[in-house]
Amino acid sequence: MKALSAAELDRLILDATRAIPFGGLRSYGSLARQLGLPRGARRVARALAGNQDPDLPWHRVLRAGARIAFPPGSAGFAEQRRRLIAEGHRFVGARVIAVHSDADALDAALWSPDR
DNA sequence: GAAATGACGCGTT
DNA sequence: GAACGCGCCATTT
Repeated sequence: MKALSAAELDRLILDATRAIPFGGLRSYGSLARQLGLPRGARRVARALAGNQDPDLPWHRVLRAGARIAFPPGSAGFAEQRRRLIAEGHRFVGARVIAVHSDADALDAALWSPDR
């Protein structure tokens, strides 16, 4: 098994993020595990922080418990909340409530963020 | 090379 | 359920 360079890993993380469908939600930890990084949540966050793709749906990536990772009140927090609401989601404080009826998002609706 | 930092996660209190 | 603390990981100071 070839070891992945930091840049390659970043690319994989960004690709996995792009694969999240409209209305879908994933957590940093879940995303990390999918890529074989059991404790790589922070690594995923690092990759998103350095992304340059304006079309990257980074707002669909949440912290455990479906909470926004940015500090409440920060610009990032407001931006992410705005984008998620634009996709039909609802909020209770920093917590995101997935509200979708199509089968594609059923996954996200039932998805438990920390598992 | 040690200490601090951050878009994290989880058990405790 | 909120606040806190500690562990994890890579980067930066």
